[in-house]
Amino acid sequence: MPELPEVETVRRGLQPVLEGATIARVEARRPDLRFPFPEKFSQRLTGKTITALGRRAKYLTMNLEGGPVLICHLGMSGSFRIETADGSDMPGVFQHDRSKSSNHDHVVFHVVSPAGARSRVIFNDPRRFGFMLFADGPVVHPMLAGLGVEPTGNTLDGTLLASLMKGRRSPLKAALLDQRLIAGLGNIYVSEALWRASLSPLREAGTIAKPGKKAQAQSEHLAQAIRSVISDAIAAGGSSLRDYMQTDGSLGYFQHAFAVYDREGEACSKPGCSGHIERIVQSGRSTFYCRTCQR
DNA sequence: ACATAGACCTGTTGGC
DNA sequence: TGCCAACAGGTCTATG
Repeated sequence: MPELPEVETVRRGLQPVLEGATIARVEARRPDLRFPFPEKFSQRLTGKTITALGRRAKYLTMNLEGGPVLICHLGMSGSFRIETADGSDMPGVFQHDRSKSSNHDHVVFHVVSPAGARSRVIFNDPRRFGFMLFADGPVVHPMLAGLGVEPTGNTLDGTLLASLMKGRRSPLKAALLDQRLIAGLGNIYVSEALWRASLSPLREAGTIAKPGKKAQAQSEHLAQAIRSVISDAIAAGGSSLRDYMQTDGSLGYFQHAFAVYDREGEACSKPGCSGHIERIVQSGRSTFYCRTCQR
């Protein structure tokens, strides 16, 4: 489920429960997810206080007092949910129907707030493409070392985007999915951003970085489209397609704002455009776009 | 450098 | 209704 907006939504949901809390116990209910759990996984977490819950691209980072940083990736189907230890209601905390998914609860963090309130933070991941790793001290974990610029804030402007795309022969879509260039975009938001910028996913990436005003306007438009689609999606609590996503069990609602993703055959909603949305496959993954207005 | 395909997993969906 | 193929928000690896 998670691209950057979904991971950020998860982070915001977990933050009030985790930041400042102490980990009383951790259960890893199987030896691995995508990778084996690190050596002494639960021992290294037990007794630690969580000083900060952060995010880099699609990775969650949990800073532990005097200890390592826990890095979590949600893969395709990972999610977190919060439960109170005694199962009773807690204001704002949704009790999930566990009948369907509890067999994929792979990690349980038992935490205690500074005020003494006990909660469980449960990681569920049917497909097990997610993973958890430690990064020690100030050393950036190799997994995060090569990541590109965040598409949040105002860092990614037309000039920077053009420099990233310059000379690239690959399709624009592939370049935008490359986490070494821009970190956090995934299959949904790339399609959405390209539609907003009226640019074809098939176009050679380097063409928006050619000399001249036309390419300059295109790279500016695309940078703006990427920033706006990401910030709109975060504001909507992300997109919920097949799973619950937010930690309290509620759904994100950005999927209702999709212009192209999973809208094959529908009329293009761009004012004045008479085209329709097509689905094509690029490097094995679906791309949705309107060939009439995206050039 | 880059493109593509396959791999990792399970669950859901759509067509017959 | 039932079965099976196709597909799903990611990313690492191998191969050309």
